[in-house]
Amino acid sequence: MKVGLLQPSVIKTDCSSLHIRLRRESKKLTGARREVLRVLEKESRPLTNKEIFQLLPKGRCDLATVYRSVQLLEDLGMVKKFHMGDGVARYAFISEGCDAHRHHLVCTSCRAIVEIGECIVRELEERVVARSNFKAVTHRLEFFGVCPACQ
Amino acid sequence: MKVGLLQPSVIKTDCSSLHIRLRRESKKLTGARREVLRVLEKESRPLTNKEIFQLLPKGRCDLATVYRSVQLLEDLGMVKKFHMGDGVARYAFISEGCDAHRHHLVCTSCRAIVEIGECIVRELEERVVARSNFKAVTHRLEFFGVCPACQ
DNA sequence: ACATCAATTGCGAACGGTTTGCAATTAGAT
DNA sequence: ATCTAATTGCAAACCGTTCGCAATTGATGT
Repeated sequence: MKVGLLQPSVIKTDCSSLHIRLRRESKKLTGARREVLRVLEKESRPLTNKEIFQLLPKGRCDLATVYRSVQLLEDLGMVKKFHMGDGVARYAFISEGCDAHRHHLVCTSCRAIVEIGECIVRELEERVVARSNFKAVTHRLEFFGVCPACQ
Repeated sequence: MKVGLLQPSVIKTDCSSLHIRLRRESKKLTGARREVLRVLEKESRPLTNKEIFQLLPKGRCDLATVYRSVQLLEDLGMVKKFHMGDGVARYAFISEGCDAHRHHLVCTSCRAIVEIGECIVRELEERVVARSNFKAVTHRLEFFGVCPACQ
């Protein structure tokens, strides 16, 4: 009593990589996962689940499935999650071999996002580790401002 | 048909300052606002609305009122809001004249929070401003790890 | 190709944090 | 003490996210 809403994609994205990683954990390469990855790959800025949902071809696969797919892609390390302070999670594709550790400059007005190349926080991070006795320390750094177009 | 749940506080916190700022916008100094501020003043770590709610004397004033009070205190610049990546807003008191700009180290296991003294990101921030043409640039930096107790 | 079975999806309901509408209440000015 | 606008309590609405379950589908072995 269910209708398949997703057609197999003709465009071959990074599916080989995705497929391999999925198989490694005995998970399946489904239409939903392929399409979600494609959408994220195409957009440079981090997207919310709802945005991904709306950008999916043919309107939709279920929103819940988008949540699940994105979560999985994050676990696989192919997508990175961002919290930009408005309480909504956003996800961005991580290109192959590219360092996942990135920081962004977000326009508080239009939500435009600029990527910031370098990360100089590692040095501070080491100091933090040394002083705190915490393990597995990471950090999250985002910049906010008003972009030229919005000023 | 309503019961006053908050008694006037005997302890005088920063109420004078609060009172002045409130009057400036023709707002009232109420028991709820005083008590919420007191709770935040007493705790060093950022608290969620629910935590504030539970720490209030005599059990409670309405949770919705905590939300509204905290929001107001933030607008007045007496309290700062934090997003630590778990989708729950936290608030911390900003002591008079003290720099509101703080970073934290959060235990991903028990959510314990340690404040980090210095901020070396300003230098990077300046570089970001210079290169991006953004205005009013700020940043948010939080560290995550596993605290000694949780290891 | 086809059967088989575990993994996945759709759907709707549940959930947790946050906001809101409204009548009752209260702080602060007169 | 009176009056009025601001505030509160309460319950319902909201919104992003998660979950349970029956129906469906991808991968594997034949």
